[in-house]
Amino acid sequence: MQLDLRVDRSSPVPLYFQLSQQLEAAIEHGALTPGSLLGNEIELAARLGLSRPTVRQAIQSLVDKGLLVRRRGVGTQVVHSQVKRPLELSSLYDDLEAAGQRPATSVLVNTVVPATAGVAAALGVPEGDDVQRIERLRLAHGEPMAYLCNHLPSGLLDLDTAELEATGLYRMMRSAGITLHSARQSIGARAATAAEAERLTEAEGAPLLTMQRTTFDDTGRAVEFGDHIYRPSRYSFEFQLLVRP
Amino acid sequence: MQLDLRVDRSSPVPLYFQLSQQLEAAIEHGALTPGSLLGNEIELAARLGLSRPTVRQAIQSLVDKGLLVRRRGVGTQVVHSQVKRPLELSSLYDDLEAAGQRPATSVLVNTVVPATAGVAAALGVPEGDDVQRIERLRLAHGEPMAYLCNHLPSGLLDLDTAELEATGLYRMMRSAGITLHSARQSIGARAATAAEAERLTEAEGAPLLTMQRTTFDDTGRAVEFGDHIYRPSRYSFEFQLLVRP
DNA sequence: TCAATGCGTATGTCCGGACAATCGGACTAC
DNA sequence: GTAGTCCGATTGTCCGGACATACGCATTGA
Repeated sequence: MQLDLRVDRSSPVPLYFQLSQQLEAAIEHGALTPGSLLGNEIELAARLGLSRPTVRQAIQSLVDKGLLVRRRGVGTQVVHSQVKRPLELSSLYDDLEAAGQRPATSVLVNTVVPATAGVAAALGVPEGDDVQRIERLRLAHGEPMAYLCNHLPSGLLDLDTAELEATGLYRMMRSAGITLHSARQSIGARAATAAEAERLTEAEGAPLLTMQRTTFDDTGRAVEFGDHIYRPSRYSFEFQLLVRP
Repeated sequence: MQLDLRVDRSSPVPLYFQLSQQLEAAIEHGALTPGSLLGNEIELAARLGLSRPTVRQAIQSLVDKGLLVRRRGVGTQVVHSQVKRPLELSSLYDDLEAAGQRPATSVLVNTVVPATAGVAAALGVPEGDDVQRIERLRLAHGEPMAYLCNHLPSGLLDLDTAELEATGLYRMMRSAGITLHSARQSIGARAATAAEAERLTEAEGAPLLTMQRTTFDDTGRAVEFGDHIYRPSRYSFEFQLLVRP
């Protein structure tokens, strides 16, 4: 059966985007089965009344997402694998919500402090400058799951404690008009100190998963530096990697 | 000063690729300073004797890498940040070699075994089928750094022990004509068992960093399943994330 | 039988042009 | 003085076509 693809030329949504979304949806719910050929671009373009570059742009975006594979002389195939989503710059809050965990946050500290050497270096501000410091405890099912310590340049964002508990930090930054661009991340492990153990209801010396992250906006400014620890029995980092061809 | 950009039309290397490489090199060694405008596409195309789509394709590839930011009505800017490389599907061996660590590998086990339930599920083969099992110890500076246990579908690759010690598994797969496409990865932490502790010269109960990974080729076949443990004092996962715009 | 050749097909690269959407600043009107 | 408007600049989208290149398969030849 032929796939029912249509584009709406009166819509402000770009044509290539309309097409790529429809193709992605078709792959998602199985109308396009893994391994099947997509049919050649020329014919597809003719069928939709689009030009070939537009169709190629749509297909290319799905190739970049890892959903399709092109082979010269052969055609474009749906990749069959458990590929769900590539690694994205997401927040713990979003991750949990996507997993249907209904996360709860309790803000322990929300204040302005002078930047220590480490924080200053990460954020690219002079040592001793005012920075916003927040400490949060993330709970899932009433159990502590992670302890999050973040620093932000002062004045970047109005960090209302109540809002911080109701939503995530990243969501607040985005809705404040900050366009996140990239992040440098480091994941490790170490033994819990006595203080950390108590906060997370673990034993002293228990293994902890650690993550440090510096996030940049599209002007290259550091907008956030986070130092997080997770209970490995409750959380692990799951993600998908794509090979850069 | 104007940037010295040139393309060689007699070269088999695509023009857009030549251009993007030159731009990337210019950014790398500072000829294009962060925050500077790149000059508009039309003029750049005219200067190089290229069409605008070609120039756009070159620029787009650098935007995808996170090196440039385009702003409608403004121009294309070099992003100024510590962005070096986005997350790639790389092997521990490559990582270490890039860091100048001269890694050493000792192959502990290289044999064929029937697949356990877990391995079978990860590789998508029937339980009990023959699979290749390799266990390796990775050393840096003479110290054990990681214990790597991998399973591969039987017959996929000729795994010579000597070659395995001289190079990495991924490199062997690539040179065998397998085109890696994506991988699903999970990073966690836990306490060392007595056996693990001994292999890595740690104490029993010491925190360990763990990673499981299933790698797929471009046909969607699982080609490798790895279960690795790292000494957190010697290794952590460092990477860069880009926001999907 | 098996290897080399040729051919059809599909994607890869490239061109030149057109118009739309958005940003930032200058100008104008109140 | 301030807010709104216009305008130039620049990227975003889209078109239609042309030729190159690689893969798979059938045909041909030794």
